[in-house]
Amino acid sequence: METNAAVLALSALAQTSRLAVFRALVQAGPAGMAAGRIAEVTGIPPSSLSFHLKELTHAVLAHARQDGRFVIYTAQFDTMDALLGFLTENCCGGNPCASVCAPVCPPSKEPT
Amino acid sequence: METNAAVLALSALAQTSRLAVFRALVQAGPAGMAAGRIAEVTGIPPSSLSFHLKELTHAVLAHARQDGRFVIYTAQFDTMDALLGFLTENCCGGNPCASVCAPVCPPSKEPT
DNA sequence: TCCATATTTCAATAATAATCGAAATATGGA
DNA sequence: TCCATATTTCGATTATTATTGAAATATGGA
Repeated sequence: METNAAVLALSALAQTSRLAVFRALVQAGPAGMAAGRIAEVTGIPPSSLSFHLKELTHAVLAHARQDGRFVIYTAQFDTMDALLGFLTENCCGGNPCASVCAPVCPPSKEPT
Repeated sequence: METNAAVLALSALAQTSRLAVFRALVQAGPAGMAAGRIAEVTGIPPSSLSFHLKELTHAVLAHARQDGRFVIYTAQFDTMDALLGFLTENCCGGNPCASVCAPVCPPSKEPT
């Protein structure tokens, strides 16, 4: 991931509402979540939510697919991966810093 | 790390100049870097740099110590660690996503 | 003390981002 | 076609952040 994309992704996540939205999407997994449901869960009014979803989509952290009358949003896990990789390089790259990896991702947990 | 701190840290990094500054600090390691040197390396004018350094410090991603006439800034690796942990939970937490951890941080490297 | 260097604060401005109601647009079903 | 529901766009407003030169402050050495 190059710097520009990283800044874009970081900006997208650096906002309370959007971080909440992204977390909801991550929890929802690949099945995703309809926009309306996200609004419901987060309490963000539709027009504001739409703005934030566009922002996340633009940063390729979310993806929208139409499903009937609904628009289903999903988290773009690979972008998140790439961002984590970028940040880790910027942190571990030839330096102290440690302990992030082992403890956090336990031995591959099966999604339900 | 709680959400507020995460948003703070993300905001601090979500800006081209600051990301550049933070990278420079990470490269400099625990020895850190004088403000003037950072200005030199990044090409950011002193007053702007000061603003950004304050921002990074406020997010506890950097730390300032006085050394004679210089102010030496260092990266706060532990905060970065915490941020990565937070993001990883928000990504790996019960979901697909993978591959971030194993390859990036090799088998625990002793800090010098 | 006085000077040179290092850094920060001030202040004014410009740029960007967030908020949200109301109106517009899409979609499927009656 | 017509209606109800889902979502987005518009537009006007407010809030926050970034940018920098110039002035202020701090520090060590002559």
